Amino acid sequence: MANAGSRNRADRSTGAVTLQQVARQAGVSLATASRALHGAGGRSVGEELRRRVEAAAAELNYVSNGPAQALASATANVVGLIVHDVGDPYFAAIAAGAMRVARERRLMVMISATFREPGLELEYLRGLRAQRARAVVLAGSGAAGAADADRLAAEIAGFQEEGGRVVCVGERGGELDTVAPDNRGGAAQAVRALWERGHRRIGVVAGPQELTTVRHRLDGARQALRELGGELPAERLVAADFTREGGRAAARRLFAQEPGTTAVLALNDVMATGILAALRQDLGLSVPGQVSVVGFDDVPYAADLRPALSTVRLPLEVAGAEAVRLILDEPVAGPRRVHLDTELVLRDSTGPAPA
Amino acid sequence: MANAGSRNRADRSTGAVTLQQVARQAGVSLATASRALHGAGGRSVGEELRRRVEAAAAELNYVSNGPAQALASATANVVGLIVHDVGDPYFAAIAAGAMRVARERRLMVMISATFREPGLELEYLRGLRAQRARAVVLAGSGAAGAADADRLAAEIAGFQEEGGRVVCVGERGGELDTVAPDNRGGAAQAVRALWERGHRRIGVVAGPQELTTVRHRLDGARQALRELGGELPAERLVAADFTREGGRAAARRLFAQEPGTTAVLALNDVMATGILAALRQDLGLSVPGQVSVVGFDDVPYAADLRPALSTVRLPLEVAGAEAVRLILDEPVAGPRRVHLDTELVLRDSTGPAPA
DNA sequence: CTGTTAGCGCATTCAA
DNA sequence: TTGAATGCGCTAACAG
Repeated sequence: MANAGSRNRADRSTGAVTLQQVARQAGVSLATASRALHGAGGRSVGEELRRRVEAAAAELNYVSNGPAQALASATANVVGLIVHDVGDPYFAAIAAGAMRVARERRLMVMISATFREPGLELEYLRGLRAQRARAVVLAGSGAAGAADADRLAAEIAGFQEEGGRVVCVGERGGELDTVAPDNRGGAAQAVRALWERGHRRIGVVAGPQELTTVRHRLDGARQALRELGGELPAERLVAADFTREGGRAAARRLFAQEPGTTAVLALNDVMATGILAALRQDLGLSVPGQVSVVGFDDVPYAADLRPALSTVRLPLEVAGAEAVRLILDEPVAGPRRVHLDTELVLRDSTGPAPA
Repeated sequence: MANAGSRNRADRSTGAVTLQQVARQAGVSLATASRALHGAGGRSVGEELRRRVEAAAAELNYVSNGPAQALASATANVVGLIVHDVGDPYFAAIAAGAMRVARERRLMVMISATFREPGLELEYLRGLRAQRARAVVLAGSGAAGAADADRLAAEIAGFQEEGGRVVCVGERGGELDTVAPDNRGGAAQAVRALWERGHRRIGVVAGPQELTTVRHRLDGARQALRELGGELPAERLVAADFTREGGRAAARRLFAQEPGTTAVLALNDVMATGILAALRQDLGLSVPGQVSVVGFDDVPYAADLRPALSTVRLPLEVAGAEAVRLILDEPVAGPRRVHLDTELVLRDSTGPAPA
């Protein structure tokens, strides 16, 4: 048989067809087969040979060996995406955008979910680095003052030194490429809209205050309030988990502390969903009759809630897509930033302040 | 300098620390370093040397090279997950479950989204195969009669021959390990609940009929209806995209054709969301006063819709988790199946049939 | 344009 | 237990 002689004692192969076999079948050298199949756009293999190689590959059902390519070329066609939770519509939208662009560029996407455990971000970045991912998108916002912030920064630096690219969605410290939604501006818009409708006692339901996303949204709300001559006393600011249940609990707390509150700004839609539930089921307050609610993000089902949720729309899908574009473009000196504008979408959950 | 002599002319290295360097620093051989750091549970390196290696690795900030490991050992610590759309809560939940278990087993997850393009499933499976993924979860249900069903089957077979594992969430043809939600039973439950409440003209809004998930749910509904002495005439069955807008359009069509319909079973919650919107905004029909609606899946926001959506709950997170467990366990002879029970959750969108 | 050759970094034999 | 040697499958020089 012609194909004898390859399987010798220490055969650790999986039986997969190799490029070598394709080359042999096509009657060309290994190098030519490699160029024909994976060669850069620039032609460098004759029509005839290329055809023969392609035919051989098809016939043998050749599947390239990614790890081997990655090892030889010192770069893999993989990008990483680290999120807090894929089940959260915020991250799901970012992931969808990122995957869309990845597909255009023929890249595979590795997704890791930290489930909001801070240490895991570090661990996953290491994993992605070990996989020799081309680039990593840090989709969850950073946590200021986190114990391991330094180690994370070191890990990022190490990854970059090895040629890896990193981009954040949302602000982080450091000199990183960033896709930055206008969190401050969005929150300010929401507050102004409420103010214009006569609301003066506006409560804010925030997520974990370490998150820079939360900080910026809070900052924006605070500053807008200040400019309007209002204020945000500590009793009208409640923080909880960035979840539906977190929002629900926060709303109960808020109205226990400050029953006179006439409007609530939730720092994301998932919390807003819980707030609406609390208002309706736990507190018996009508929206927008007695209380107005504004959320943040404009998740896909925001308009389907009861009542339809007013919110600050963020182009999340675009954010994910832009993030991947940024890290695939040629690097430039200094960090780049893509700003994303927000849009206030008024629906049924906001109305004039009660008399 | 001690570390001279390695960087010669064709240096394609990325500058990353290699295991070789760690070994040198620890004063041991490459093999020992490898065993110390990645060696199987069985001890085989002396305490002292192991300590030295670990210290050296930490000091040099060694990050293992995944592709190299994969190449040498012919298997990567990667599992693939192919979904239709991460933005769809159905798939997001499955993905979350899968990632949870992957984390427990220290595996990286590559997610691919086909965006419902049938050909892409094939392409991504190839990509995962090229990456030498240990296993692949096919989360989107198969499309019966798809043009490339054969090619997909061949691709799966090829992957398995190379040692890859494949599992489906939802039924597919073939002899594959499967995590199978009780789609038929769930649909039947829903129909019976409607029937008991006096509904006799029950419409069904289905997704693309090629999907086996759709077929099974439809089957279940049909059979339950038959057993109850009812029927599902063609005019009361409307198919559309498995999206909110698909559901909305379908509802308009359904009520144009069959204005007497008193209840609608939507074959997933996302469509049900669109149906509720159509009923409220386009058709001016009250729910559950004039029309009852039941969805399928119990997505996280189902209870927050207006009105709160009755639905057939599917343990999607568990499905994703079980799928990964299945393919990580030792293979057994013949395909395995994990059955998942459904639970009918009655909320506000269902009521007695109007008189 | 094509072939020859030398590693990429690591796991794993085999011998000691 | 440890070390020396081999090769996983491929890309990228380099030479023709």
